[in-house]
Amino acid sequence: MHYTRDNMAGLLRSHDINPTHQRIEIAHALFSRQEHLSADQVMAIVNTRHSETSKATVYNTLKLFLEKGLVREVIVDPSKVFFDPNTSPHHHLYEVDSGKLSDIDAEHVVISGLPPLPAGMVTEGIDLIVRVRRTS
Amino acid sequence: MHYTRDNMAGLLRSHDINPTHQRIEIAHALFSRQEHLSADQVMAIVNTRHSETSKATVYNTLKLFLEKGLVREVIVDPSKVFFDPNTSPHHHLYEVDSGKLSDIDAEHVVISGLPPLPAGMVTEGIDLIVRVRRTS
DNA sequence: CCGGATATTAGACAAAGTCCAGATCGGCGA
DNA sequence: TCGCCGATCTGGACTTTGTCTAATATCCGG
Repeated sequence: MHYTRDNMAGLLRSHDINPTHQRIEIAHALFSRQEHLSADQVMAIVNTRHSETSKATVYNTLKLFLEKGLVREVIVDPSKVFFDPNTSPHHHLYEVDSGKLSDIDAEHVVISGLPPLPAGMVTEGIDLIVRVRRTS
Repeated sequence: MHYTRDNMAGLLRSHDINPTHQRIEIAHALFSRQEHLSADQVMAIVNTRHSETSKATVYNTLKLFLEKGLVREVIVDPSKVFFDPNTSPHHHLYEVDSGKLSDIDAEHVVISGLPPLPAGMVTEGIDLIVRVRRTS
């Protein structure tokens, strides 16, 4: 599957999102790279040639994608949020010094022994983050 | 064990931290409550009566406590970091709507099947966060 | 009591993110 | 094609969390 801009339009529509220019560009930035990007990085990518998309739109759009389940939010660094185009269940490996963030497939990872949830609560998600550092 | 200010001085010393007024107050705020507090909350608590401790000192001190292993940092909310006086191995339950954060004892939780780390890397910590929401 | 090292401070600054009022776009009916 | 209207986008002011710095205060050994 190639992440062309045309395919992005379809992807957006299938998630009930009106495919505008800016939204297609932002989706394309995320999906063609298949990487974890911060809002800042998205903005930089989208505006490489000439300024095309405002900060407000980048933030609005990422929030919209989040609500519509198109991307996932990864909170590992207190200073910025990363957006993850991979929404299938998986965990994360975070290299503390370099800030590099990569996926850990959830397929073989088993988490057991969690206590029952408090009454009236549903799990929204389980985030597992392995923080690693280069041996110095 | 009571978390009196006098005991705080001992605790700080045992962690190789010079026990000053401000540090004792900040440690007392965290340990007497046994709760997850943000820097803002710590500052509010410490300065309830009359302004006693500056913002810079609160941040410096929390960072110092962190380095010395007296507290732990919990990153669950993109907008602020929480500090956790409980340094024994445990996980977290985060109520998304209320922002309430509580501990999950790690004793019975087993995480298995994690892939091997990349060469030259050591694990600094594994954070497991269960995000829950009230059934609406 | 002195001097140097250690802590604290106010306030300027930086970065991420939010908010708003006005401008613009784009699809649709006439 | 034209004009309208809701949806979208925008610049820029603003907020919040956190950092930095240079000056001051405190502590301690001699």
